[in-house]
Amino acid sequence: MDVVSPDLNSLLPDEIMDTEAIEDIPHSHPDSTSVQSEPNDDTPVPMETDTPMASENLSLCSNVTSTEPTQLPMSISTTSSSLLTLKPGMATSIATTKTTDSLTGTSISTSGLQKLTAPFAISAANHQIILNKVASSQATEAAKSAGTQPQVIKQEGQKLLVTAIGKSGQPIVLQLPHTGSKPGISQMSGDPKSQAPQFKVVTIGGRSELKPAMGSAGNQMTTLQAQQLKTLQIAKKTPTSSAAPIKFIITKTVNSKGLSPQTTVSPVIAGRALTQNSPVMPPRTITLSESLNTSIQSISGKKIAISPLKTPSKNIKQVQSVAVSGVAGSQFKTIIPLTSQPNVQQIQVPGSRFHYVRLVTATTASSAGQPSGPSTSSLQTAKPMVVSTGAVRMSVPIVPAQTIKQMAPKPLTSAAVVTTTQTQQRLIMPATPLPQIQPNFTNLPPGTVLAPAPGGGNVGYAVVPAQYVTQLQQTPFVTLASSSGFPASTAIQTQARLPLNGLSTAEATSRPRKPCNCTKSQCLKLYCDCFANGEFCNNCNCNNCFNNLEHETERLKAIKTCLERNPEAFKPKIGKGKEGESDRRHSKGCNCKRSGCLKNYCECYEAKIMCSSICKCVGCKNFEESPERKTLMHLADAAEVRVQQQTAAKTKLSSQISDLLMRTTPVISSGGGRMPYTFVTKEVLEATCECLLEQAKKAEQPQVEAERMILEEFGHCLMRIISSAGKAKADCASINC
DNA sequence: GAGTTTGAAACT
DNA sequence: CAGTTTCAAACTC
Repeated sequence: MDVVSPDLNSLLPDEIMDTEAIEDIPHSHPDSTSVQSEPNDDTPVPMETDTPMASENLSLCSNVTSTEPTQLPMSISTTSSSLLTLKPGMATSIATTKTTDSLTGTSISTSGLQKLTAPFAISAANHQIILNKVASSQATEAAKSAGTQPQVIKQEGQKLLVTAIGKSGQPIVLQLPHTGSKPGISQMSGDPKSQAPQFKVVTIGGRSELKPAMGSAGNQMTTLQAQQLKTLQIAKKTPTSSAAPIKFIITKTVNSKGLSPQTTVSPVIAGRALTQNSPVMPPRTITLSESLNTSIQSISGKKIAISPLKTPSKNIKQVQSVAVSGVAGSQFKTIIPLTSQPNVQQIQVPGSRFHYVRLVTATTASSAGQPSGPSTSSLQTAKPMVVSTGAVRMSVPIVPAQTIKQMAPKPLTSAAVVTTTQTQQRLIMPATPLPQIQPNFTNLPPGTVLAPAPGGGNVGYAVVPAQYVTQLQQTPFVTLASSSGFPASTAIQTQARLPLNGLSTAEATSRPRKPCNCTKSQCLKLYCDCFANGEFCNNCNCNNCFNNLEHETERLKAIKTCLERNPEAFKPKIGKGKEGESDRRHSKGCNCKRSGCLKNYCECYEAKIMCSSICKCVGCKNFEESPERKTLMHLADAAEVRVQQQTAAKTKLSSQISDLLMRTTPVISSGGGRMPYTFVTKEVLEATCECLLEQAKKAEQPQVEAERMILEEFGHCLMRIISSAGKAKADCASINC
């Protein structure tokens, strides 16, 4: 089965993908098939496999030059008949990518796909990526001997991460253009030539190979999400012949609102949509280009291992290349650029209570936190897709805060995440659940920083709940950027202007939750609704608030404390019943004593659910047969209906008046008529009121009926006024004639 | 808007 | 685990 790595997706900048700096492959390894092993702390890059979807011809054209200083874009063009440099025959059937976290030793296997028998190899020497290289045992062994895990993608210099998708026996080699840049050299340093790859989502392989196993229920992409995705598909048309050259087509579906509900969208892997098959949108050829300077990372040789299984405080190393994802995840996630927070990208996880964001830290300088000079401004302009060529990109599973027990927040300071001056931070959510990894990540609380980037590290990760994303969107000035030394410039700003999830900024910034008014808790206790819901306070009325990124350390500590006290402190209190919402009930039950559970003091009542057996309430009246409850509900329903009717009536009346004005406007323009309001004389007004009062007297009860009759009568009055106005105009016209 | 009531959360 | 205190939201006036 041919699978394109979601990492390839990482090369798709757009608003979703920032330029990622993949490790620069040392040129000392001429063997293109050898796995580049990091001499130090390598973390194997988890690979993701996906079932291919597109069936159209695709041609990947890569200009491979050795040390060409000029930019050598790697292009994938449908127009070109040139083939992507593929080396078939080297691999046997590979479908499932198995990755191993060097830190945790956890293996990640994608399901629903063929087993990946061999790790893909990335060769810096010739800039080739062998996706499903089976015969790469030698390289694998070499990598192991070097103390590294296979499938390691080094951070320096590499621009393309591709998961093996090759059909059985067909290795796929993506030949990367020679970067010519060296580690330690900042590609961000104002090199206008630096250019991030221009594609986002790449799928290689035939669509027919998509298996339901890949996407459980969670894999279904909503139309809205689909609209947000720009999918780049690499379709393998003829997978049958292993020896035959593989042709790829890369299609880019942009904002395909026309996607039909039947549109099959492959799960997003590692926060990226791998495939999106839209019958509506014709495939668009896009060119994948890679600048020579993109691969340079300021932190050479270091990698930040983003291992969900590891405690970030101790185990997270600085590893540039991390992309952990499983293909067969039941959830797919969409990375959505935040409109107002440049360095945070939203990742939507359908069905998840939380959204996820990734913090993008663009490397501005090669080494010592040099403030990005004007040179970085080049990134601001141009295409939002091109973010930062030198940015470190990592995929980190981010999960809703559950328990923080396994997290060691101590070393996680706000500075690690926020105040990194050297780089921009990205927080990436893997598209797939990663069963092997996610269980541990479920212990992460919202706001948890996964990678503190010790020693001025480049990358930090923060687990941020969805609400925070909203808050970030709302807040033009985000603490994340404010406290950080790095300029919130470059492509980040460009991203900030991008619409979120197909909605305008205003639409996306609607805040469902009320602002808190905490005064003593510093918003770091569960008293605070914001905190309890995993939100950062934003536009609240609280005093001495610590529930923000500026106090991330305190916040993390508070989260830890809460979770120690109650591991499920951040879980929804209202559990969903097995049989639907009717079975919703409070997880702990209420303890009301005086409210009868019929006021909003009661959490059950507030959630519009009835008390259950687990409640410890006294004098509970919030049960099915309770007459008090029925009365309350009836009153509440009646009030709601009334409000709705009133609203509708007002709308209708307003519409009528507007229509009236519109119709009478020609009279004004004609110059011979009277202004419309002049017809509403005192007499007319009094007559109208009398009519309305008469209707009110007639109606008596109920009030709703009275209102209706009054409004109808008012409408009649208006019609008579209009009629009279029209008649007067006609008379006037006849007189003039 | 100020004061009171209430119950969850936090504390002992 | 139970009792008490703290806290902020809900509620009343």
